[in-house]
Amino acid sequence: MSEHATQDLDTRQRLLEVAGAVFAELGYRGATVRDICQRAEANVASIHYHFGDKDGLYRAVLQSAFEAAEARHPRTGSVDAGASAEEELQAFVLAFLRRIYGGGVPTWLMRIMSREMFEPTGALEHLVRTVHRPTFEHLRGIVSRIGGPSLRDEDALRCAQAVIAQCVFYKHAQAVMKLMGHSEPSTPAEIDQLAQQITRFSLAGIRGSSGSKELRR
Amino acid sequence: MSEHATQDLDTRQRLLEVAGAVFAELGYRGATVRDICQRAEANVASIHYHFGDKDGLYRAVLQSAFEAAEARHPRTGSVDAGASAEEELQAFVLAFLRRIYGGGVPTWLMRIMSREMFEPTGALEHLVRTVHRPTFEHLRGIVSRIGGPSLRDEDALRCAQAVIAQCVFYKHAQAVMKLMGHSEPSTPAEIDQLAQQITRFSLAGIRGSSGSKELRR
Amino acid sequence: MSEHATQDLDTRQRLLEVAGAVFAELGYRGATVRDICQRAEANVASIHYHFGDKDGLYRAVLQSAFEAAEARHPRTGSVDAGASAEEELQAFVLAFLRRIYGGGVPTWLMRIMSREMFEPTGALEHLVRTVHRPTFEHLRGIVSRIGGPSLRDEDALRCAQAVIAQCVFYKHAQAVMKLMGHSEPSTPAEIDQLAQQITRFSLAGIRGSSGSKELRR
Amino acid sequence: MSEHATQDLDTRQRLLEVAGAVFAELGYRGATVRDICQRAEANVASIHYHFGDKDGLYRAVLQSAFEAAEARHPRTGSVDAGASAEEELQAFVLAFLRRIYGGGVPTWLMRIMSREMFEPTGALEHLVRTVHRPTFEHLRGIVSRIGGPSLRDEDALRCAQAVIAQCVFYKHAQAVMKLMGHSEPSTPAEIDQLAQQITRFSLAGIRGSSGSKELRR
DNA sequence: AATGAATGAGCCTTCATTCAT
DNA sequence: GATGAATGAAGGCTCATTCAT
Repeated sequence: MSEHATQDLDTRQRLLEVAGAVFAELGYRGATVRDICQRAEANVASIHYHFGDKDGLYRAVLQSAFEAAEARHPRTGSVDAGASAEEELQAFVLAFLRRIYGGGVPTWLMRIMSREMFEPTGALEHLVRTVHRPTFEHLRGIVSRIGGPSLRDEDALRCAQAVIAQCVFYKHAQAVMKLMGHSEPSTPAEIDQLAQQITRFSLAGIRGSSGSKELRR
Repeated sequence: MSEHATQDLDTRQRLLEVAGAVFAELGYRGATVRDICQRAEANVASIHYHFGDKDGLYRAVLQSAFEAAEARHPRTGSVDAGASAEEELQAFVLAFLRRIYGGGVPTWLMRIMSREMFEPTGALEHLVRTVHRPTFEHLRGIVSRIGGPSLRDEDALRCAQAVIAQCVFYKHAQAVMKLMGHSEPSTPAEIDQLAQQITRFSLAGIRGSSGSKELRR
Repeated sequence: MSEHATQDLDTRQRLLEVAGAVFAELGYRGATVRDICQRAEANVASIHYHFGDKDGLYRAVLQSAFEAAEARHPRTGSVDAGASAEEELQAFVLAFLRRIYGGGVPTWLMRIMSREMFEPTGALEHLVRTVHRPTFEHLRGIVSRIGGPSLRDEDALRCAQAVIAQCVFYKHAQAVMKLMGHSEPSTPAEIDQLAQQITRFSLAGIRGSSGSKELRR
Repeated sequence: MSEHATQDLDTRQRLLEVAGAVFAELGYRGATVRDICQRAEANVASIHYHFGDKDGLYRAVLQSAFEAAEARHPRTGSVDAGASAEEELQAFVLAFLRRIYGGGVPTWLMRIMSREMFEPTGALEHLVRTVHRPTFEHLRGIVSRIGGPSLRDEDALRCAQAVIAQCVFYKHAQAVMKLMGHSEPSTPAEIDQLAQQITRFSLAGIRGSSGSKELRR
């Protein structure tokens, strides 16, 4: 790893980038090493040289992609030191939406992640540890502060999940939404508006989830 | 025509059931007709006899599965005639959760639907038209009634989406949740509890989404 | 074969006719029993009932077709009792050409015969015995009479073959001729003209083939 | 690039040769890639590697075979500069016969060409342009010179066709001839003799076709 | 470090044929 | 006498992978 020639790194890098796009477009199974190599103008055997096998390539694609995305984009919205919990939630939601709908993460990476979601190939575990869990714990803290002491931990957990659920919904249910005529937000204005709606809904939801439990069947 | 049923219909039916499980487990691409036929103890050619080709089998699986699920389970919760909108929401959420987490729809069908979500094969369109859209419109009506006249249509739409988002979240994000230690609800008690949490959160959220819009930038 | 019901003969007959067309169009290998049965609106198994197997059907098609063609068309031109050998040749060529180019034999039968020519399936043998050989012997007689005693038997044989060769050429070499821009004769006028050209050429050829053999290298 | 020839080119070449024989024996449809690969001691996939698919292999077989045959054998007989048209015809017929009956062109290539004749696969077109047409035009020139100015162009065309017809007859009608007891010429002596008979017959035929047209209806 | 050729397992599909009514 | 369902043997093709340079 120390002494590769210029061309080598180039090939490896090209392979990585092309493979990302192809995996996203066709899925792990649908993608063929031949196709990838051809588009990357590399030899068929080069994949096995650089990555061992198709699976190794896939893992490498995810790893490198996340490292890059990680480096470029803050995971959570940044707010002033003295901001209220409500303002923090607003900032969190906005930052989150911007990352997944606003191009903060390349489209093809989003697609691959969606696939990983229920066709985990092992790459997901690392992702959860380094990205998802910290993000989620951060949100849980915000929720707890909003809900106050009367919001039980269990309910705070659900509330945090509810916030995430709303944020990722348009990604997850993309195909259905499109068929129903509701396209996913893409312009900054749409994202801003959605962030406000989610924040407002969730703020009320969190407050409503704390306190007495008289709402029984 | 009366008594040859034992074998004649059996093969087709067995194929349908086995194929459902296999498609769910391996995906459309990953599933092989050989595997399906072997498990169903049928000949490889029988698939092409009964369904034309692999694609035809897939479509038939979805169609028949939905017809069966449809027949067995009401799409929306039923409530007394004079029920309040709040009670309707509660019933809707509970029925919805029961269908997707409580075995109302076979697990393998759920998996297939998840796959369809971002790897649409054309079968999704029919599904949306006959199942998803009516369900969603029903929910939207409930939300509007809860929010009252001061809830703009646009916000009602988002609120309804928020409810659905919370319900399906544990399905969509299944893999991540599992890795984070939060397993999806499965027992009736867990489902009931989740339904109450979602309902409570959403009720407050809907109410908070209507009225004056002072929370603006 | 004595007591078939109306429907039976109908099915059998329909099968025969449809099969003829299909075999001609697609060849023995290219034709499928399913296709034939479907076009004939008969069951897949009916072929095996009536003809044993695909091969049996093929043989039956040829047999019945030839019997029909045979019954309808004289094999050789008929001439007056006192006609000269030259007139007989003229009549022979004209009748021959009319049969193969003038629709005397159904087009599809001609195609099948062409195939049989170098992909013999066993049906050809019968054909040669009952059709080709008698025709050829008839022609040989005419040639011998034209050539007179100085035409050796061996040369008479070649001359007769030369006549046949000219007649069938446009059938055999059909594909090449079409590509070269020379289409096969089809109208009565074209056939008449061709008959005269062949007769004239052959008459001279036969006469030139008899007598002394001074033309050596 | 200099010395890996032993195996590299061998597989492709072996495939080409074996495929030629198999296509000739069984026809395009009848031949199977499995069979070809087995006989060539190559892998099934190698065909698709080298030729794309079965069709590509077929085209390659024809192309390479013709290039080889072309290189080895002159298309028309060569004669002395001052040779008469009659001598030219003699030379043409002899060369032609030698090519198709004397092994000038491999037997299997002849069979394939025969098949192409009425089961054209598109390869025929190229063949006609590069081989058949030039040969035919050459012959037509000879015929015209023999017939002199009184031989109309239209009749010259037919005469040339008559010559070709006689030459190819034993190929085209091979199956029938065999069944009638007349085997196709194979030894040099038989070919020589046939050439003389055809030349003699045709010479007389051509001369008889020119001049006054008293033999009309 | 990199390549073009070769491999073998496996995929979907098609076909003629037979079985049980 | 006739049918719809079932069978098993191929068939063409594709793929990830490895070999020999």
